[in-house]
Amino acid sequence: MPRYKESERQQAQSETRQLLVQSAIQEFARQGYERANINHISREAGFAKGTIYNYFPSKQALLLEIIDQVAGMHFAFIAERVRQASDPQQRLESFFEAGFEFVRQHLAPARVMLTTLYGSDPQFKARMYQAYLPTFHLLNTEIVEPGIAQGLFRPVDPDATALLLMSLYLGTASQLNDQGQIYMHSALVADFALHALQKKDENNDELG
Amino acid sequence: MPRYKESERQQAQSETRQLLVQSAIQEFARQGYERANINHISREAGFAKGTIYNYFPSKQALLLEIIDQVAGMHFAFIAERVRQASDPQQRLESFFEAGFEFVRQHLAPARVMLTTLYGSDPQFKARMYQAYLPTFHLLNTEIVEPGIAQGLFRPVDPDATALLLMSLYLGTASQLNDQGQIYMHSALVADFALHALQKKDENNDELG
Amino acid sequence: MPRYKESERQQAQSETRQLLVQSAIQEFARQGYERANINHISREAGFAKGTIYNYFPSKQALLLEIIDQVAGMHFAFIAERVRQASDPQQRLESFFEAGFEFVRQHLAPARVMLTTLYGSDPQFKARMYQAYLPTFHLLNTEIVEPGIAQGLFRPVDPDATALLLMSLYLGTASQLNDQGQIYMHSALVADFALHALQKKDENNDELG
Amino acid sequence: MPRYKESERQQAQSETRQLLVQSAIQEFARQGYERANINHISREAGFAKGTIYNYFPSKQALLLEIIDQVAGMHFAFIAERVRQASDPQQRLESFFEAGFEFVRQHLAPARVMLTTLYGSDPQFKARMYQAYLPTFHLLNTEIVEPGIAQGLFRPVDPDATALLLMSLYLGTASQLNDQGQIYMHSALVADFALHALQKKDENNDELG
DNA sequence: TATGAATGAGAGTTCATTCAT
DNA sequence: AATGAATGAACTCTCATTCAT
Repeated sequence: MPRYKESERQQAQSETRQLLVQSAIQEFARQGYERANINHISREAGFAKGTIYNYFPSKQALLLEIIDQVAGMHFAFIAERVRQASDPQQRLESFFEAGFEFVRQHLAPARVMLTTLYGSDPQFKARMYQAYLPTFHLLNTEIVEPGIAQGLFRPVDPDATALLLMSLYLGTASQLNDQGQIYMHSALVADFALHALQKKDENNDELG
Repeated sequence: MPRYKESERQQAQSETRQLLVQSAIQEFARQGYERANINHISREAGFAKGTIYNYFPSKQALLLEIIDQVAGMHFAFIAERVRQASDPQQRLESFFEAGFEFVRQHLAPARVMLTTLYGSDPQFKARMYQAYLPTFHLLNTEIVEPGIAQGLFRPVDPDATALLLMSLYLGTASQLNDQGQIYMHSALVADFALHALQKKDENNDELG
Repeated sequence: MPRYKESERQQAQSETRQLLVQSAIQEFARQGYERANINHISREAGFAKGTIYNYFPSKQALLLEIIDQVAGMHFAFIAERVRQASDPQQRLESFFEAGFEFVRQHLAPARVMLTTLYGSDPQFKARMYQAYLPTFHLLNTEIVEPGIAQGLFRPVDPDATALLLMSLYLGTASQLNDQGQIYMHSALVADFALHALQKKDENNDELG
Repeated sequence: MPRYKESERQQAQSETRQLLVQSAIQEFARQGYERANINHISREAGFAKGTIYNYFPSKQALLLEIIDQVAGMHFAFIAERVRQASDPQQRLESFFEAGFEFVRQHLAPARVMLTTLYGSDPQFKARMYQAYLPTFHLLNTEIVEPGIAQGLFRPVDPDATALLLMSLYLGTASQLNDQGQIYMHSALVADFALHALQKKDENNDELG
């Protein structure tokens, strides 16, 4: 039987929670999960050290929540851009463009995702795979398969290719220079991928 | 990497050192650097806790040594295979084939390298980049540039392409299934890369 | 223990108080004082965390209140039954019977009392001794002394014997089986105590 | 392959271990298990706080070890004295005498045992029961049963009686005065128990 | 009166590292 | 060179208590 409007409560709850999540993302990005100090996270967010445990039962749970949140944002960001194009080739370009743009705009969250994905904790990796299934599915069913169906892409295995494109994206987007900026340009990577998938001229096939 | 003549005493020391390094690789691969227990490492190698400090001044130094050793092996393994071919296209295929083979044969060392490369410690990452410069250089000067010069590859930026190929290799080779085996097949990735780089609109006499 | 007239407001307060006390008894019985969580207590009673501090200044004060309340009930329960008999021997039997019955009917409160009594906090133990003085006094002046005076019991030291009977009661009543039920039967303990105190070498006209 | 004599090593090991156990007994006796500070224990024993974890994996394990050690000593102390007598009646007297003597000589360990036995942690209680089985067995098979067999004791249930005597012993021995000394005299308790068990004069039985 | 977010002292535990032997 | 007991900083997590609303 709360005295104050439930909405205000939840609003405040949610704000604190998000402050903590943001703080945690910064810390995880800077230090990695193991070295991240959960007390610092709470303090950096402007709270006492114990406060974070009012919102997350453990450091582990905190990272799991971050994985879900960031993967959700990541997918939404990419899917929105990809779906603006109808042509599979343009969609592939948009995929890399939006993907790189996301990393550029959200360096810390992206770093957390990448170190987690390539890290050594099986639990976190499993959650990552699960959280990125929609993105994987997008690549597969909205880019690669239509491209093949429309005769624009070589008849590759869609599943394997989607995974390969995902690996290419993550592998290249995770190369940062000394200033922590992405090293490669999305256009280059997209160009690489397009050439890899495009059919040759009809009258000049590979074994012709 | 050069080895100078060693007295038997140094030889023996070297053997202990290698036992410790091997043990550390297993532990780092299983637990990741932060969670790895340096006392376990020494014990698993058959020595007491303190012994490891007779060989390595710190846990950090141990990983740095591993990075150098494994990168050296990794490069030697790949370079030897790549140089058996003279054709840039076959060399590219050999690059992926040998690369995947190395990971398959040396899963633990490979895992250590990958988690370190994508990890969050700048010191270790810097050492990784340095240690993989020869491999990068191999790709650049012995595969991509000759391929372009011979008119087999599109006129891409060799540096950027070498980095991209490296990212593609590492990104795909680090996808492991539940049994810890590589998910993708090197032929598929090599095929992808070859199509990405090949000229399209001229007579393709690859198999001519 | 007297209750003065209370306004309805006080009545309501008293009800909340009792809900909290009941909840606390359950928690203390289950977890012990130290592990008991005062926030859980308040929540289990149907209130928010902070509410309990409107009624009790501290966790400590809460236990002290419980000691007083339960000891009062405990004494009342036993005294009422004991005094129904006039014969010291029957009174002794009633003492054990009622005592065991109380524990059986109020397992949680009884457990709190026993763990507190045998626990290590001097403050709580002192309060326990004080709270059980009436019971001790009952044993002494209404059972043991009359029994001796009437020549039914051996001429033992009443004080020491009262303490001994009390210890016997508490010691046996606190033996619980796996289902948390009392292990021993009151009749057996009462029988033991009766034989211990009865005169042996005279005509025993208990049932005569 | 230790360099120094194994015996010296184990000797030192064992000494440190016992110092820690002694320190822990003092702390547990004073504060109770929950409030006991494991870092204090190590420091009070003259070591750094981490040292205790070289010997005991957890606070829990430390108490379990103490239970076993003290119960063993307790049993040995009592059994040795009890077995010096052959007469069941004298054995019963010796049981209480030795029992009280043990508590008097080892107040801290005894307090730990009693608070654990009457405490609220099921794991510790289970270990206590197990650790005191030999003592219980001694009472049962070397005092009560022979006493009944020899016609000295009433034909009581030996199991229940052994448990009752144990409860009587522990219940009375745990009553300490303000100076932390045992309140009751063993002779009084032994006398009580003897009268409780002794057969009446043959020609004057209870219902005669 | 009731609420529950916030606090921060404090605890158990881990483990890289040191060093006397 | 090898040992392993000892160290103590550091970390995660708990929870009694406070207090503005």
